[in-house]
Amino acid sequence: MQSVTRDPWQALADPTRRAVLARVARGPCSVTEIAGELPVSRPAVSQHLKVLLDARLIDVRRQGRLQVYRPRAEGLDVLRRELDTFWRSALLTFKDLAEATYDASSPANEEISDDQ
Amino acid sequence: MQSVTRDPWQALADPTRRAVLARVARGPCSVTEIAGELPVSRPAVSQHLKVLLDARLIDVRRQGRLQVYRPRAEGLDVLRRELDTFWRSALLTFKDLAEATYDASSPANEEISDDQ
DNA sequence: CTAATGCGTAAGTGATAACTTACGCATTGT
DNA sequence: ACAATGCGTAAGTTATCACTTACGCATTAG
Repeated sequence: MQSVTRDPWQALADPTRRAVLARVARGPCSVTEIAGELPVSRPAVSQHLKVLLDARLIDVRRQGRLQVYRPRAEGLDVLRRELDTFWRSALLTFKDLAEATYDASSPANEEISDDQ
Repeated sequence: MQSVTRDPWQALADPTRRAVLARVARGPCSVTEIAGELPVSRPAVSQHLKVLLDARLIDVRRQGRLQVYRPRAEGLDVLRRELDTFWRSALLTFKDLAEATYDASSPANEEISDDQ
């Protein structure tokens, strides 16, 4: 069982895996317990947990015959910060765009088709 | 050119696509411009932009002959909030664990004493 | 008009992902 | 010891992904 460092973003890409993480985040639990609450097999959950482990998003400790998984706040915080970087730089761009409405050098159409 | 609603988490899973988003977040730009800064072809960037569009993480407006892409703060904020939910519930679990065990121990391979 | 620019998309390909069943190992109870 | 429980992993299959090249459409310049 090698512990390859894995991209946490990729770990969160799969919906089932997010459900697994959500369950773990809600409270310590075992593999079988999670599998009982999800429409996938136990080995599938095991594989998802391995990915989450490699992404440093959860931890595991043996507790008697059970393997108990629990969330890892640090890992989640890394993602929070990264996302915040995106968000902040996006906000700056927004701000610049708002201020740059001065730019009247272009005759181009100002329509923008947007959703709802 | 259908605009399928797409999972923003999945959109962030690919490193190249995150680079594209980072570039867009840094400031409005065109497809060709992005492709010039990344080691992939222009069509590849186009496809990545489509995914980001479907995930509501960016917007696009025509400006003369160019298609100018810009970040979409709302989309990023959705992710921020979702991630915060994970984080908060993880913190709660952490807190409960700390109170329940009194053991300020750390990462993965820790031996635990059965308190029965 | 024609030519050039900028871009989206179709088509094809190799790699990876997510899932299943089957199996084997470790720990616990009798 | 043996049986049962809990779990990880190997093997195999199917679907999806990221990328490429080739093509076609729309807008603008001359």
